[in-house]
Amino acid sequence: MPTTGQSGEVPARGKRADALRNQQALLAAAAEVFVTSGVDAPIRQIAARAGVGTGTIYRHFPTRADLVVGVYRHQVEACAEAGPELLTAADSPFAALRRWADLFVDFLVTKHGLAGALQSDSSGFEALHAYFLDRLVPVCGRLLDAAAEAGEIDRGIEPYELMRGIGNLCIGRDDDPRYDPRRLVELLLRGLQRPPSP
Amino acid sequence: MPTTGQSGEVPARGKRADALRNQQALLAAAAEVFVTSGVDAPIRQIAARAGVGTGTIYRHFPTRADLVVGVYRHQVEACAEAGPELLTAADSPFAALRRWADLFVDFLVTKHGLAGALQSDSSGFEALHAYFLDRLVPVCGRLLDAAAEAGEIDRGIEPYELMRGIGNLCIGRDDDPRYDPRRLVELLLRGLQRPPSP
DNA sequence: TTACGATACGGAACATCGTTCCGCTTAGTC
DNA sequence: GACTAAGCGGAACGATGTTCCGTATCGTAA
Repeated sequence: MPTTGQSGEVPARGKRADALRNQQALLAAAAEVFVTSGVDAPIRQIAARAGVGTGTIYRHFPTRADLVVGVYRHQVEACAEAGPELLTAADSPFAALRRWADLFVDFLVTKHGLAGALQSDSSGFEALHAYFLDRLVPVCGRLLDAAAEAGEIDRGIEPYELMRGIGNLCIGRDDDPRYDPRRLVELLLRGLQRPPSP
Repeated sequence: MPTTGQSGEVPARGKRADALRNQQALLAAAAEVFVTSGVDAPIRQIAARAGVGTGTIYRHFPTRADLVVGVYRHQVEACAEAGPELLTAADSPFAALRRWADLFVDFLVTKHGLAGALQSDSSGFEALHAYFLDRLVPVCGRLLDAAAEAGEIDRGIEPYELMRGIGNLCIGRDDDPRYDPRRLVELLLRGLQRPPSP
């Protein structure tokens, strides 16, 4: 149930065979290019790698966000589904929240520029922001609720704010040993914890 | 003692009068344009507002960072100097750290796109990153040291990492009531606190 | 005051990138 | 095999960063 109803990777009955082929080729090409050049890679570069013209890329993915969502949808879904699973598997709701945050951070830091694009106000990226939040905020909310009910945290933050905070902490070059988003997210979550014995 | 020796706003003996006039005009124009269009504003727009050609802006400020540093140097200096002052004025080192972080956040959130530019890896912004960190990391380090010595925090983070974390949390449109960087920075710092009675 | 050399200026020109548009190609069908 | 509409490619346009050089201006010395 993406915000933008179009494109994605659903076969979409009624399309021509070459159209489907190109759509898949574009997703594959984009995935490859994103690894080396980041999600801001020039449109032409992706089109060239897929062996199509620039017009074709716009027909299948009208905005950059559509393409990025198409490439990472599986992983976002997996992350969303991991929330409830962790809640039952982990030692405590708060432990589940921490492990879920780790999962999300691991996802973001391995995608050059994705975290930055999520907050970017440049044209074409708002839908990306929206998709990630629509999908993940409810999951985060359930984890927070559970941890609050268990008395592990104070309910001093909304899921939306926490998600954006975690996302923001993941921005930046990922090869700087002096900056590890994981440590900061851990700190953020620790700040959420209720002091054990008031 | 700027990282880049050139430009800035030091009179720079030996320059021609019109050169100095243009340099000041550019700083003033940039300050105005940054308010409305952010630090990513088109070069031409700044040049036009200053009444100069595009070549002139590059002569005085070879990179975007030089211009941004020139515009905000006063405020960065003020922030850096506020660190030691707060340390003597506040109730405790940790309280000083919190107030100092507030100061820094207030500075960042009122400058459209500045926080984002600080982490950007686009060409021309690395020097900006460097200037802010060179100037503020030592100040932050002294505050952290004092708080650690007073037993208020665990020394689980390096000043560099904390500065970048705070900066990152300030990224994003500043008119979204659902996202307040101050709340998240507060959380981050709380996560640093040593549990009062071990 | 004027003439001269160095300094600085302006904006045209080039490259890159996002985006649109339209003539041509091709898949699917009868 | 021919027809139609869906789809394709890439030229073309506008915005932007950046460079370059002919020209204007400043400071100075006669």
